[in-house]
Amino acid sequence: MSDQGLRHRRPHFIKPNDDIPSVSGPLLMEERAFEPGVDENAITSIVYNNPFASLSIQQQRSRLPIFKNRSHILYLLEKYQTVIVVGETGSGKSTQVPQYLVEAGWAADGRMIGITQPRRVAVVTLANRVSDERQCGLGDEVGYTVRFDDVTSSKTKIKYMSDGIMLRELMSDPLLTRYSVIMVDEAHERSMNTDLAIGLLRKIISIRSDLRVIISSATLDAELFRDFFELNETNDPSKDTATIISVEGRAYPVSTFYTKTGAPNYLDATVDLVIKIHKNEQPGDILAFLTGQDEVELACDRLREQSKNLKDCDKLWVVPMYGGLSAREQLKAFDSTAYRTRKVVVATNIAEASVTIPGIAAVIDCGFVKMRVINPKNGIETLMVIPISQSSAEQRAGRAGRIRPGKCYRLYPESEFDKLLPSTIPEMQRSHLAPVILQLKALGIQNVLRFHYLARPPADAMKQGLELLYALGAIGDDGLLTSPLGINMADLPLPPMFSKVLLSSGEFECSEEIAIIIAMTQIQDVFVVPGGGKRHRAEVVKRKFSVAEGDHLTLLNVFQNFIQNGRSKNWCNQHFLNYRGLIRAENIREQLVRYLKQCKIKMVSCSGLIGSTAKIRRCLVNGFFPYAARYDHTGNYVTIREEYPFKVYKGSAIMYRPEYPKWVIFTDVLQNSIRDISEIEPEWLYELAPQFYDFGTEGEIASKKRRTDDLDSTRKANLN
DNA sequence: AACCGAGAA
Repeated sequence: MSDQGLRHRRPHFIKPNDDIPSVSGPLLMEERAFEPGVDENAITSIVYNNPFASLSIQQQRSRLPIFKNRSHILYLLEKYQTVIVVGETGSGKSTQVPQYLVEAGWAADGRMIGITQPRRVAVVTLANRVSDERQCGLGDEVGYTVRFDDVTSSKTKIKYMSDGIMLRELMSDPLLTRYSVIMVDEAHERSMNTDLAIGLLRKIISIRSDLRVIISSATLDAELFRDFFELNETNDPSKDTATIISVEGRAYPVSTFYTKTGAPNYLDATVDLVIKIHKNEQPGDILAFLTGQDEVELACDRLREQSKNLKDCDKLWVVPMYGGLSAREQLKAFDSTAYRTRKVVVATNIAEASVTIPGIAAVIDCGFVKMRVINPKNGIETLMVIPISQSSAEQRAGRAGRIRPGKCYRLYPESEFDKLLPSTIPEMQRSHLAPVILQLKALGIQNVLRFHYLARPPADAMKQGLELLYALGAIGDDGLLTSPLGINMADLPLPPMFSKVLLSSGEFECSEEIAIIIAMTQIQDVFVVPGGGKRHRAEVVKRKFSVAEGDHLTLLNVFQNFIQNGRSKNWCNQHFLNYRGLIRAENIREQLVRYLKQCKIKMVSCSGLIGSTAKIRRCLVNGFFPYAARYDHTGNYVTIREEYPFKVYKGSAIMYRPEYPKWVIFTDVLQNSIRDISEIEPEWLYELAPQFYDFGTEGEIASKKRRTDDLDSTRKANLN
């Protein structure tokens, strides 16, 4: 496989830009042979395209490619503590390996086989599938646990869970004593939770020699995982504790085409290419990747428009696919295609790994993705459009080769592909670290700098994370979690600044309101922006919900109206509100209230009290003081600490004000815009966060700064 | 005027 360390050139891409005229005429494509991309999402392939549906369960099981490796895997697990299973599309490892383990007696002593997944749907689908195969009720021998949903019992031997749940379980059972084997599935995706789980498992196996770990990974990362888990420090290979096994998959070859020159506008290029394929190519559905909802909808509109004018060819059926769609709308992409009709699914990255659309013959890859990245200058995470990695491009291409040989069209030249990063930067290296540090400390790992990370985060990010936690009062001068604040913060399923707000809401006499506001900020897009002629009406309705003090009180207002109107779906539709999101918000609110009661924080409402909105906004400042900004003569908001300029998100409630507030805090950022903004008084900042903001003469500030510097060095000594 | 990808506790 390619050497990861050697190729780290920055990609040079042209971003879509409406000013640049689009290419006219046919796109020129070059073909190159292509190895099918590795696809770990075997679950959905089994569920949606099961070629053996008519066979008995046992016959089906024995026909899966992995069945050939059954005894080998069991043998390796006797000999090695860690086994890396490299499995291609449809190998069946996620469903079969746990069953092999049970059959071989690994669950005989009352311990469980735990399988972690990065996604809830996968957890539920897999558990259902395997309980069917074992002909037991869900929750008996086979069960699962995800947030808000625990379907296990004392009889459970095979337990599927989200990796986030495993991290939670580690808090009460740090050595995972209830498990004999842990299988970490989809490890190559390198999500934050998976990486963290792997780092912790590495620590556990060095203590618990009876625990076995199975990592399921793609080819590219297999050696990385093996070396990470290898405990043998001698040169004697017979003492190795980690090994790799490859399992054959069921992927078909995909031929890849590149453009001769870069497409100036990938959206136009996508639309042109779909039409061109539709006119000239054999029947077969198309999957096109774009970066966001707006792009997807725009491309769909144009395709529908253009397909009207087509003559002498099949119909074109255009289906959008992105996370913001309701379950029912998403399911449309799974409908089979009518006679003489070609389906084209225009999707965001949701179709790269999370959702597998069956029967795709051709993939169009724009080469970009929208991703959260951290700005090292100000430590603020932002969503940005950036070039994909080579492994991501291969994953996209592989979506065309699931049931027969397929084609992948990349809207960039091969020379650009060569410049892409070999694999996507692990989330651990592009995110805020405060949550990670908090979690590690709660698990008793005090020296977070020395922790054995699968991907070591940048030192600056680590420093920023520690500083934030210190400023929030979650860790003390000794570097330990404070009690009860730090310990409670680690317990909450929220980012640290939100946890701080929630846990202090009792003191500010507004815990009822804050629990709602925080739950509402955890769901995206409460306001639905409808297409076409309804846009203006939606805007008018939204305006009615808006509160002058800002978005947080607006969110509170929306939620309270939703409850007062009987949680009605109809009412939501009439008011252009996201019903699904509001239901989820209520769920989250209930969970947060349970946590608050556990932490012995009083549930009080400030409703009707004098200065009630000030109480709420002060409470928000108590956690979000690092995200304070003032209105600048340039028309931007400038963060107080780093003096970093931001625009106001067009959907913010403060847009409706005749004049922008001078001082605000914000709780979310996208691109270069702040959103979820509330007006504050500047005095609150140095009143509530004196460690962060100074107020006084130059001399007073200087002497205060000296004191904090001293504190800094003692703190650093304690942390290192 | 149009700036929220995908996940998870």
